[in-house]
Amino acid sequence: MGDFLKDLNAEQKKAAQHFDGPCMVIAGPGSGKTRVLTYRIAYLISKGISPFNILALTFTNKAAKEMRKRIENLSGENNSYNLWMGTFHSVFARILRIESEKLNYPSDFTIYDTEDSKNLIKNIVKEKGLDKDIYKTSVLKNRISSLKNNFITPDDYLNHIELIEADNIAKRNEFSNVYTTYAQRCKQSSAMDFDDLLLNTYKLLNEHPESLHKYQNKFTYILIDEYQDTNHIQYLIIKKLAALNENICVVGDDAQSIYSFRGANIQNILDFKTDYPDYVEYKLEQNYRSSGNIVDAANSLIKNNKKQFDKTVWTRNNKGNLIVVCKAQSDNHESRLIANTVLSILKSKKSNYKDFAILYRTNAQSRSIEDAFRRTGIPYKIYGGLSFYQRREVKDVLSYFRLSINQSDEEALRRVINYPARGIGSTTLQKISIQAVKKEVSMWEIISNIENEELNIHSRTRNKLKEFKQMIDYFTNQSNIKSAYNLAEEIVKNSGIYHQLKQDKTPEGVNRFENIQELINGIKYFCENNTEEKKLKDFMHEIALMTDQDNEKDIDYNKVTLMTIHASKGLEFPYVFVIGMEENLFPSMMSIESSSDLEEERRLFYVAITRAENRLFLSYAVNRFRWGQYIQCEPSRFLAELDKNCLEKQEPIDMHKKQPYNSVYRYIKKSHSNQNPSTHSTKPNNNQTKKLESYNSGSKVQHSHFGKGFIIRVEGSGSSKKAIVQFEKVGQKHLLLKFCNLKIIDN
DNA sequence: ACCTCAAACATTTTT
DNA sequence: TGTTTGAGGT
Repeated sequence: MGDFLKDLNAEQKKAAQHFDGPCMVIAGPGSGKTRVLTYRIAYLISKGISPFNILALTFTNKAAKEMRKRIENLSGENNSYNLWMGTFHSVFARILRIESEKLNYPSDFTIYDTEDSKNLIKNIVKEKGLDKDIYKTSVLKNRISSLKNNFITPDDYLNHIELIEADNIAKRNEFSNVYTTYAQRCKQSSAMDFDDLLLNTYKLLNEHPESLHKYQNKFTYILIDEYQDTNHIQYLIIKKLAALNENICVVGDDAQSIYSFRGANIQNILDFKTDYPDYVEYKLEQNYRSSGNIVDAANSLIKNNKKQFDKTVWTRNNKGNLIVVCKAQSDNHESRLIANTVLSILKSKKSNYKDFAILYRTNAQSRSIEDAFRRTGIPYKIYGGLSFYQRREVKDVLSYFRLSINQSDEEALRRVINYPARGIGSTTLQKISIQAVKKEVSMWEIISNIENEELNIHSRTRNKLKEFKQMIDYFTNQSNIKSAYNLAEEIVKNSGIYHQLKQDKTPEGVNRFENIQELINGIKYFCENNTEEKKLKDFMHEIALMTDQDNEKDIDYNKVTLMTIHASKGLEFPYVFVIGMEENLFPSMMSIESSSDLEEERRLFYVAITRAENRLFLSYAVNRFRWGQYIQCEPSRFLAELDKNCLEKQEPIDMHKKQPYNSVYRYIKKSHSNQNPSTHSTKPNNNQTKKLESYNSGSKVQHSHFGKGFIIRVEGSGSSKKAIVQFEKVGQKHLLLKFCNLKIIDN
């Protein structure tokens, strides 16, 4: 017991063995921060602390999942399941579902995503007859979000003169009205947006002492990863929860704070020191991840920031290769160079696609890389952008699910009431909406009582509304009886979506149809992989806060990773390319006026650099295609800030020099879009089918949940291929190979 | 109520 | 450039 700590260095060990009382771990990039957190939890468990009493808040659900697995291995016990571990949002959503009635919500409240919130704001602005150019949806959304993250409710807003003045100057005199209405409408829809999950948790702890005591006594040990990226409301929640035992451990790095636009506040680190004056501080400064040149370059960059804590990151690793800075003629040229570099490294060194990451400032930059990779046959996966659950057709189906579970969900209602078209148009919807506002009830209530409403709606339309209500009511009834899979299938068929999509033979339509099938298969997998029967609401709870990163598929294992720098936080790769190193792009145009914004961009670049283990490539283009035309670009100021001794300037070798690259690009792009109009990383490809072929009956396999077993037989083909597996501990299971993490141990 | 086409708009980062 | 929105026709 406890000797697993031998894997740690002296500093790490000290931090991991911290037992009681508050502590702060300041940890540079690659210093084994997550490792310390993991070992500390395992250590606590080994000292007899029950996993039930440990709360660990991580930045992504994926990080939580991996940590849980490692803790299980370390402590050798199978009780890590009882740890409360996940993102702030997912952990608090779980608490809120348990305590929902205290806050007057049903436990099956909907979680509105950004799109839902924006649609709601758009509707409110329209209803109130406000100028949509002044009351811009995205601006309002951000403003409301930042208010909530600072625990300023619509009522509190009226007490902040400076806020009101700021809105008056921006000619948004009605902002308070919009904010109030937004909050009311969310409540009326039994919905919480992302920020409400935090806000309402704080309200719960603040206004309900019995709940506060319950969770204070439950979570006797609290650990928080990436503390530098917590915001004010998260700080308030943590402070409340930790007040009784003060066994709070935060881990972070001020130099990697990159989420201030989301309300993250370095002040939280400073406040920690005053809130818990007897805290113990640990510093992890040795970098185990990156080569010497990379560490040196990162240090030389971050030196340019005025505001930062005293810390020296160093490494014993070899100097390694110099960092390559590469100039390209255009964004497409840049992408081709990167594709060629990836291929040449693969040829000369022992490496895999998964060892490469392409990092960029904005999501839009992925497109030209994608084109170059598709052309050269480099397999890749994209994180961020539109997640699977946000794709239009998927969200349409999910909206039926949502409405069936929570009939008040107005955004879901608006989405599906006339999809597929059933003769309930915008005029009717408008009338219902106005009536709902007038009577201060939900739109669903108006529809439920449509025959008694004095509305100028044609009787034929009234009947359509009645039919629609009957259908949803039926689904709602079934949702308590049927399993998630059975009901999901029934909803897709009965609602007419199945029929509608099947008729569409265009490539896009076929793709949409496949996505719905993938969704249904996912639900099936969800049902089959749980011991107790799962209802549709369980599935919806599970996916509400999931990102693409959280349910990475086995198929995507060996691919080059494309992601924004923000999304790359906490990850590492042997080969890293940071692209678009240009003024106005990185640093972003929006940030160059304010020094604090600029410092955040610099920290962002610091994060990007320190993702690299062996080699780092930085590139910029002289011309970039933006807003429909080529724009001349200057190299980023950050390049000049890097220590020259770490850099190697490389003149580009263009493999297509003899051809004008524009025309080559256009030609390729056209021919490609004809063949393959829309590729999503989850779409099956040859690579995957090959992989699925390798599952045979008799193979010994390992599953992440069920442990070891062997394949009894294999059924189906292509992407619906499944294996019937006899597991040692949990018996027989039917697993869809496309989805499950089934590793072959022995063939 | 629904479909079609042209004008307008867009690019910061995310749970 | 690609997507979304709204006006106008059916």
